[in-house]
Amino acid sequence: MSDIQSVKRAFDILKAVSSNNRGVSLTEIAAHAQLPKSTASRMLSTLTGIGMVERVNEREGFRIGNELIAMAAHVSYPRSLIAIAHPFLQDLAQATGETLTLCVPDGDQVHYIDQINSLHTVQMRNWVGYHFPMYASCDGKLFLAERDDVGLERYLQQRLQRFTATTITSPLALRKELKVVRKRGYAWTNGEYDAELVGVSAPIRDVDQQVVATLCLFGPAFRWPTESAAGQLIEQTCKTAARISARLQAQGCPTSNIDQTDRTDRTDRTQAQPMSANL
Amino acid sequence: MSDIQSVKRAFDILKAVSSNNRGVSLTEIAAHAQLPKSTASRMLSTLTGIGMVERVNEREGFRIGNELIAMAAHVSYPRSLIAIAHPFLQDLAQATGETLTLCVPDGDQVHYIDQINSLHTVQMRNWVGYHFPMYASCDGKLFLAERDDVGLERYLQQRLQRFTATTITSPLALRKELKVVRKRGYAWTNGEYDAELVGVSAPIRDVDQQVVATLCLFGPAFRWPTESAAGQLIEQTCKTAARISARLQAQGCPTSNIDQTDRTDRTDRTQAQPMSANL
DNA sequence: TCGGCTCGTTTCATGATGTGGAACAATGCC
DNA sequence: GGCATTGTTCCACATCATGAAACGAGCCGA
Repeated sequence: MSDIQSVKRAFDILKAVSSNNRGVSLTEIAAHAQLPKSTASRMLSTLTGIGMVERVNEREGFRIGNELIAMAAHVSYPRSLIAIAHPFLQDLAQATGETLTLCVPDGDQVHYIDQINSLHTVQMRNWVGYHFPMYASCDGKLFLAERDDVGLERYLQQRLQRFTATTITSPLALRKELKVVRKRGYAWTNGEYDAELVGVSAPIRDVDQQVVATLCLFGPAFRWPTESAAGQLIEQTCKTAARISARLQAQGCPTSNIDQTDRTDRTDRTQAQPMSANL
Repeated sequence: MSDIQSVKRAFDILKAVSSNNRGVSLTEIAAHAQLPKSTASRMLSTLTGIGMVERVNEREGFRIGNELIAMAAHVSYPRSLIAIAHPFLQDLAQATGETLTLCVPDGDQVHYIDQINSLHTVQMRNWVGYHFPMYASCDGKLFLAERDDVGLERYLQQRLQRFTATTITSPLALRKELKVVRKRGYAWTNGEYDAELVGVSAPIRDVDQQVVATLCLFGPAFRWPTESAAGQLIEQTCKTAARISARLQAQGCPTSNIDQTDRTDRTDRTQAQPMSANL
């Protein structure tokens, strides 16, 4: 019930430190956490001692330490994706009042991994944890739209089962639809899986511009606008997906080779140096 | 100087929690952190309150929370790579007593991002932060060996400058050497950049099997064995690189679609479900 | 070279705050 | 049904965290 003050404060400090990974000064941290410098100093010294925080360079400030990174690195994908994306979903849910889902591809299916419900009386079911075929959802269409000809051909070997009147069941029509999706950069669904469901989804891309997840904003057909009248919702969804992408890319992923943090004085070290052993 | 007890303890708890992301019970955590259950419970309740820890499912244990993930996610690559790989470098340095470096590609150069010095009197210079041409180092040869024909041809447009007697300066010889590297799965250097330097490097691969970094074990020529006599060192280096790869892959990267943590009961949810709105 | 400035660390008296044994619920299991 | 185990809450006690103030160390401009 009653929380431990010093522990809470330690994480306030840690949050202040993580706000900038170039190094934050004690004074800034203390101000940010609203603590006296002496307390902040003691906290930082403790955190540094256990490797949760480290000094950038003698007198240059503090940043997140290796131990903390290592601890968080034990958490596997896609939990880390959810953790990063969730606050953005919340913002959009707040702004639109509609239901939102986060979705990753899983083989030839889509897999819902996060959801925020609308505040409306009529709510959408919980999708988290469930799998669905790609061709009948806006999320799935985004993933399919990224496939090359070979991959798509292989996918189209299967029979496209009909769920509702609007389900796309012909390979030709699906190819045409994917062309539209590619051109627009988002996907719309008009009750292709469930007649009552209308929504839009936008792609989330990693450093390599691969679509690693999709963000979907949707609601009941009886209340939702048509695609042509939903400009506002579509734009907001795309914008939020772009923000999440940016956030993911800022973190970087192993395929990225860009180093923006550790050495800023790269140029004058770029070429060969004399090989004298120092020390 | 004097550390804050409760803060230190909080991180002991956190470490115990992070040891397993499926959920750890209070009793286990308390035992692991060597604390009375009451104290551990209070700690966990505090940590849960601020989102650093979360309950998996009512009575199923605790795991790392979103706030912690988000905090660590602010740290950008390659710092996260260093944090993960460093303990492995330490182990190998301990076992061999030789110098170790961690290296990432940066355009057509290699970039050293971490190093552990040997315990010998004659030490190697510090490479961290410096860039070097790829064709003259074992690390670089590993990256080049992964390039396709087009990429390699483009690389070979440049003149290969001679540094020592053993530097490979002919494109033909380099192609041949890369073939050997591909075949063996590791790269050896015999003073191609500096005559005094001999070593071996092994590839670190991400989920997509891309070589994202290399691990290099090296030392002074006057003391090091020849390649044919260095089987032990080569094997240890390759093994350590493989361990780091596994660690990276366990964490996963955005291009991975595998979900091993959140839903174990995937099979029975795999196909479509009735669309009744629950709640 | 000096004095004033800012930045981080250390000291120390004070009592607020964290502590852990024990009692208490709440499940699960024989 | 009773015993074992799990997590939460209580509460008296003193340990431990606290923050104002003093201290030391650079830095800069005069």
